Amino acid sequence: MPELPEVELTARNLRAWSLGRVIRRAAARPGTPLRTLTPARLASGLGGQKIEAIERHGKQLFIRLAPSELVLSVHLGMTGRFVHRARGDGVADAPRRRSAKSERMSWTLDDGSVVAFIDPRRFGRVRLESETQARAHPEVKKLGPDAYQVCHEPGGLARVLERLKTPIKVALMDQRRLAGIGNIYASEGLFRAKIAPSLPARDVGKKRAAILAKGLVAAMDESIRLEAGEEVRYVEDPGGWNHFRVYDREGQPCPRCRTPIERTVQAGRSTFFCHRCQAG
DNA sequence: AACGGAACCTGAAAGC
DNA sequence: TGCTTTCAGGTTCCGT
Repeated sequence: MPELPEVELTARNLRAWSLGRVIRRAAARPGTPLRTLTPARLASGLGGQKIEAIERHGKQLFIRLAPSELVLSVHLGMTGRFVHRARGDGVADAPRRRSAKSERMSWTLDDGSVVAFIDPRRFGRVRLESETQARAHPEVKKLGPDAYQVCHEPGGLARVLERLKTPIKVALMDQRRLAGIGNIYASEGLFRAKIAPSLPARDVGKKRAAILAKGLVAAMDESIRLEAGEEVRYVEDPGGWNHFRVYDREGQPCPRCRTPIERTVQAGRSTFFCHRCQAG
């Protein structure tokens, strides 16, 4: 599922495909993930618009259009993804047929290529709104600072975590405090920093918070490097390859000490960790 | 404020 | 084999 690194790669791909290009036409299916945004409004709102900028905050994507100054706000949810089809892609194109059922919207660019949004489980969300509306939307307004930025500021993560008695794993995933970390990178960052997922966030302390910030950045950077490509792959994709150190590796040996990786549930989510390495 | 749990969805995987 | 159940997870919402 997409977390900060996957959304960042999506933003980079969208820029490479479409920055500065004009949308010739757009189409969509009614209902989720577009919800109240009707296909007609999407089509009229995107047609003729130039893609001015593509930004990311946490897991949220913003596609800025001109001259309308409208913003297409996109959250990938669990299974959302953008794909690109070059002009003249064959009709017999197999991947295209397979994804046809879950295609929720698409647009054709001025070079004839097509950008499509695929979302099988329909947990994604798409809105077309003004800049002001985009920023004021509860889903965006509630977001904390971007996790990647916070982890690069000295003392940044420590400030986010101080005074929180909630378990560190749960605190890291709270988008109101830190935007972008989800279930996978919370587990991976804690493993790299050798911190027990159940430790109250306020007990992490400044020194270990700095180590944790480094661990999170390292885990995210590694994914950005390994998962880069025209189609961003998620771990659970068919044929997808789990490059993570502990995520979804219950029972497998810890890459550091060979102790079997354990799985627990925190706030309704799977946590993977090494009991021996992450004792404190 | 903070937490737990259900709901939203569908497909893959496991169970029968 | 084929039908049914379970599970996964980002986020919101509801209730305690």
